[in-house]
Amino acid sequence: MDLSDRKRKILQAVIDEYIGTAEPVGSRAIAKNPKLGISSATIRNEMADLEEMGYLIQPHTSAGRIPSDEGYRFYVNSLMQRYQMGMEAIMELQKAFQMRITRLDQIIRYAGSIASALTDYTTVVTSPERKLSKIRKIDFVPISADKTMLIVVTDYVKSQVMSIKLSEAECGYFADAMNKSLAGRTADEITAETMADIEDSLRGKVRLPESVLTDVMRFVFDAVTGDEETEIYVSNAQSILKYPEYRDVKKAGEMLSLLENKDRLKRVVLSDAGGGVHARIGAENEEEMLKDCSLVTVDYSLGPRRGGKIGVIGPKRMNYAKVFASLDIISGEIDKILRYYTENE
Amino acid sequence: MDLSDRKRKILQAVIDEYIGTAEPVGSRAIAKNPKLGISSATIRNEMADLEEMGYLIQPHTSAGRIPSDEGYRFYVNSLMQRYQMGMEAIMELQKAFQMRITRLDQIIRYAGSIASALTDYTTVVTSPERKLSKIRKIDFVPISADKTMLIVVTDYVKSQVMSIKLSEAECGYFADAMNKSLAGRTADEITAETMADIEDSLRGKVRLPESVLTDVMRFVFDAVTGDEETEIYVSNAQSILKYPEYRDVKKAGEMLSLLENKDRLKRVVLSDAGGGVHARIGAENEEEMLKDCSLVTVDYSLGPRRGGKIGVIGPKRMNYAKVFASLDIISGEIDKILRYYTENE
DNA sequence: TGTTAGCACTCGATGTGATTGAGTGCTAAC
DNA sequence: GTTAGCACTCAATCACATCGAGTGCTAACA
Repeated sequence: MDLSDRKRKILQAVIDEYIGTAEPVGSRAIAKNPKLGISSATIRNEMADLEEMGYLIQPHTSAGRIPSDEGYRFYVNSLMQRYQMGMEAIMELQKAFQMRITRLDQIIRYAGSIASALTDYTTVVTSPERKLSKIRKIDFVPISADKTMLIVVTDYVKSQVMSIKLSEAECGYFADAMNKSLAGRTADEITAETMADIEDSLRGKVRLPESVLTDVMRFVFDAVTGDEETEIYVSNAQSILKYPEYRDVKKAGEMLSLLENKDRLKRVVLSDAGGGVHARIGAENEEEMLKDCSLVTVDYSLGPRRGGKIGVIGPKRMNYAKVFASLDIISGEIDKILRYYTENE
Repeated sequence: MDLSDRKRKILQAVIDEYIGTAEPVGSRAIAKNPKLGISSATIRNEMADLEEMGYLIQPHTSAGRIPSDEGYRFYVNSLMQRYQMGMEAIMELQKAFQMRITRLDQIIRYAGSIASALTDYTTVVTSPERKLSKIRKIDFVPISADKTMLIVVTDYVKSQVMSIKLSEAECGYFADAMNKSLAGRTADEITAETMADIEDSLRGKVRLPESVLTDVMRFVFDAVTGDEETEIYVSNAQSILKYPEYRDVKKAGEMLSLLENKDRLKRVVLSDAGGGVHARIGAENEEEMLKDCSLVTVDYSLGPRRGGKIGVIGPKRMNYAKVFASLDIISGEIDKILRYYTENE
């Protein structure tokens, strides 16, 4: 599995070139690189070796070579040069993140759009998983004679209009009762007993139809278990049309279809293990549609808790170095911002 | 401007045919239609007339004709057959809308996805304009030692975490003071006096840094003036790739770009006057990108108030009859559902 | 022994010219 | 006023030749 230094250099040169041009790379193109000082004939021999070893592929006999999935993998693991992001670019990025946006979903969407602007590939971001949040407060607000809005505050705010007849005073009682039993609790700590407690507190104060408390509790429970789906946002989907690998319109359409199907997309993106920046190259992706794409993901965290993911989807010949660097710095910036959300808990 | 009955029939036949095939329509194809009982030569003469009148266009001398924008316009205004939606389709649609979703944004997104499924064109929906809502309730929830969540309930719920040090008791006082002065008010009714009132109520109870009340008020004001942008959601964007008019990948990319640029898209969609279902054909659109598309929109209402729009974007040769019928029925269903949101106000 | 120049060969891409056929406008007959 | 017939147009298609980038292999070279 070990490659001679020269083979490594050649493989790297081939991939670098191919990333730029999307055209099969011939021996002459490599020979022009003065750093190698080697003739095209020699390179041909080496390339034949590299092909035999599985790192390169020849689309047809009289064409140059393109990297195989294994070639890219080797490149990403061992060959890739660290991408040096310009200092001004970094400054600008940091400045961009200093905007005063405070809504969580806006922050992560913004991060996604920055990632796509930086890399010019399609970007997906997922909202944080909402497990394990703690009920902070519950409230009822009368909307009309027979409608009441239920508000549950966890790390987020969830609300729903329900068909319950409650006066303002009753709303107050109801909310007090709920808060007394529920505030500060997590989903695990809500039991049948809790519910009985609430019923007790309400007795004589608020008269409710049978099912209402159940409905309310279900909503509260959903809110706190994060039953609500994690969202996923896509930026710069149209970029796939820019790359020659999607000149086949049918393929492009299927890809867009995947990007619009949030569930499928979530399955793809979230299936990835955590850790730092991480690439899935070509067939390493489960999803059929991504077999000739690469997906680079990174986790961001929400303070001490696990956050969501940022992912970049592009052709296999993407600029890995740049994407890795971009995601790294962006996730860092998000972490910084999101620390506020959970600080001092 | 008046067309003979025969010309009308021919124009209709040409457009109907072209909608189906996207290929220039020749005289022979029309002559085959037994309803006309007319030879291709006669049709050629009539078509030449229709071209002179501006309703048809000949891409090149030896090709058939395609409709001009004016042709489509005439078709939509006067020729188009009413599309009869099957009874089962209607039933199914109504059933689909009986799902128990209650979050406003989910409802309208769902409506958008139904419209796109029904028509197989790209659909955009905008959330209702948020003007004129009334403050129902304001609340403060302590998040950590120096962070507090501010919640404003109008027809929606808006929240923001702010850097304010407040104990639980102080939160209560603060909220009471705000509610006393603000609950039930609209943006117009918030004045400098209101603010002074609140400061009065707080005096001695809650000590706040200078700027905090201003920040809080700004957030409340934004919430109630609907300063927050109206959202716009896109479904089935990939459908544009299915139509031969977008076989040019570059064009398709630009179109997708438009669909991703929410601001530009909003400008396009919202610029349309209200009323029932309404089409903008080709050059009738301001937006350069839509000059060879049609945009069909309809308003939905939020009870007595103005709601948002649903729009279908497709090729000029779209199935207008079906799109009109679909949007009509969908906006009706949304109206029904959304009536709950404002009923009995 | 490793490297390189040279050469025959391969094969997709590109260009060219002929052919096809759908469709037209016009004319003359009905 | 309608229609059959005909000459004409022109994009699309196809076969065919050409081109050229790139290869593998061989033989000469350091």
